[in-house]
Amino acid sequence: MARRGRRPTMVDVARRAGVALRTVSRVVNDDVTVGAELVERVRAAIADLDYRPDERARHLRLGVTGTLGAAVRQLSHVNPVLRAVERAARAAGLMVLAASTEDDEKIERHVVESMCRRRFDGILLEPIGADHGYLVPELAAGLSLVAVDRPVLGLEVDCVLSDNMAGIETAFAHLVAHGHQRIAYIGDDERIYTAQERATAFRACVRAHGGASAHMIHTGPIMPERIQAALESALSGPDAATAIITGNATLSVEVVRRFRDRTDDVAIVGFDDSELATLLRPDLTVVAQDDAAIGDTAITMLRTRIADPSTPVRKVTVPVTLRARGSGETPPKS
Amino acid sequence: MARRGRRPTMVDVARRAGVALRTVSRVVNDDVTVGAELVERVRAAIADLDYRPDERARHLRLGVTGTLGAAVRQLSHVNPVLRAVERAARAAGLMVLAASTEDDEKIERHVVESMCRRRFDGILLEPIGADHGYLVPELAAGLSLVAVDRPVLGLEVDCVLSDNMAGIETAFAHLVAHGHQRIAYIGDDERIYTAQERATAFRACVRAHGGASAHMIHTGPIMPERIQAALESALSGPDAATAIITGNATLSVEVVRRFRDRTDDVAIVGFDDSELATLLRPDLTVVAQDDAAIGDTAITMLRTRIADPSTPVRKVTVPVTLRARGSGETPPKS
DNA sequence: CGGTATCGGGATAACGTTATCTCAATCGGC
DNA sequence: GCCGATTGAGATAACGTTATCCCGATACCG
Repeated sequence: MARRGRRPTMVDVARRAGVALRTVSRVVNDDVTVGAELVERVRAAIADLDYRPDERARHLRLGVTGTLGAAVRQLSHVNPVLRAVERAARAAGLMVLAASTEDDEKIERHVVESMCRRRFDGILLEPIGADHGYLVPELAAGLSLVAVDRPVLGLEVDCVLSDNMAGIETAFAHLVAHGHQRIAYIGDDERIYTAQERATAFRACVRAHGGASAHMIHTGPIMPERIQAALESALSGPDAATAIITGNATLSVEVVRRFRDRTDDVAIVGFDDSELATLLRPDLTVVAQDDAAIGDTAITMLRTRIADPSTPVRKVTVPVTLRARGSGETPPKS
Repeated sequence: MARRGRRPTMVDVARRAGVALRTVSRVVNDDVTVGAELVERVRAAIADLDYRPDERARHLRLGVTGTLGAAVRQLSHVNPVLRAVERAARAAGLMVLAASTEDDEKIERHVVESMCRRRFDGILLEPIGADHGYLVPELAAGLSLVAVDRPVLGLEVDCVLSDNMAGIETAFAHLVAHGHQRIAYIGDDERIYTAQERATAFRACVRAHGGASAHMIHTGPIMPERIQAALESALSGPDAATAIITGNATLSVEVVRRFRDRTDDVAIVGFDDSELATLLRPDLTVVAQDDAAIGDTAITMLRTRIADPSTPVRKVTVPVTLRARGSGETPPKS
């Protein structure tokens, strides 16, 4: 059929069907102004040659690519939002192509710029780092971009975030309702936006609750020794914590790992749901993000912006849910 | 600078720099035959206008896109191979764009065909289902494709697989070496290639070992009730199993979940390593795939085929490693 | 000083589509 | 039976690049 090395083009199809190039285009695009007999001839030629339209040329001519880019922190990690994103995009007839930024500013920039040069219709970005200046000219040139999970600091860009503050407040209130007075927080590096927001919310809770203890809040990069030390600090002394809130799924794992062999009756509420939550004893109570809503919202916002770039910038906060499973309902031991 | 709505093109840059279109192209592509002064003028114009080359046009003209597609089962799941793939591709100056097939034959086909129409230089595919006939014309037209994790059944296509058989043999021998005589296997749906291969390997081990018990091997779609029943069957009666091999990471989770509250001293070896493995007590002994090697190999094979499509088809098997962590070293209880 | 390498850079033609314009043929109406 | 409207389909010009060709100017050599 097709000879190896070069794919057939519309010209080849037209020649074979004995029609004009333009007619092939019309058939391919289901233009109704082509006679039934010609349509048949062209279809046959397409099948004979295994013709496949070249989207590069289509997109160049059309101006749009029907493609959205997703620049996420790590493709190899679990990312439930991405599933919702792909679903919603497919329903809209758009293709999502994803790439990792590897939590590296250089790579993020490279990925986003590559997508821009490929003229993707829009980009979903989980922004990292502080300096997103490279985005300015792209946005000025008409790039449609929606930030997910974190905002693009310093730039007026659409974003969809989880309600981190409410999540921490909910967790805190839940523990208080179960009788806890001394609650500790183990969080991630506060240079990360979400970590910073959650830690801040926790501090506000402590203040509002009247309590205050320096050894009750520990944030910083995730390292086993640091977490070990933080737990030691929080759980020792006369005013030891009776409950712990962890700042994200990775920290939940690390903290739970430390508790594996202990029998302390410490209550735990984790931020972010995960597969691990129902593996533990008792099951882990978590504050869960609404992945589906985040993904759907992100795609909706992106499509809106693509359709009308003059749409006012929106910052949407998606509610979180507390899922009580046992670990957060343990009463204080003392 | 750039006026909103239309991105500047080479023509705009050329006009601004007062040079010919071709000269801008030369500067962009670092052609040495351009005088230093002109290079400067062109560079300035590019900066002024925030010019970004349109890769659609470049790719169309060049014939290649410098892009590899990765069609994986689920982007939202953990997929360590993908990280190695992205790394290796980046090192080679190629961009990897990934999309989910959602374990759905229809979607797989749609994704692969979309990548073909976009004229990606090559595709990495985790094939699902049985019928990959749609690939035949694409391959004939020169598509470079490498199957990962599973082969494309019925088609002569490059593939890189884990050594499933050796993995099961290693796990089995490990348990035998620790004194186990009655070993059970809980596996996934045998319509899945890897599940079928692992189950077959297990059956061979049982035969070679002289043992044989129908209630020792249970495969089928992953459903909690089925797994519960399988465990009941394997662990009851006078010839109850003293050790279990699980067929993949998901099954390890499900099985371990059942054991959470029991105190049976059953040894467990899981197929696939995961974050969960070191959360348990004792830590889970696993047969781990070499994700980095799989990813690197896949990219190397794909690049080789792209460079020379007449390269003979290769099927590479990557060794697996047993990671003894405790759960697989438990002696038989009786 | 004339002829020929050498070099820098411009005109023009692809790459494979789609959109605009044009035109021939058919049809209906008075 | 003639004219305007309608329909089907071809010629041609973009889209934004890169590659081929070519030409003018300088440099070098005999």
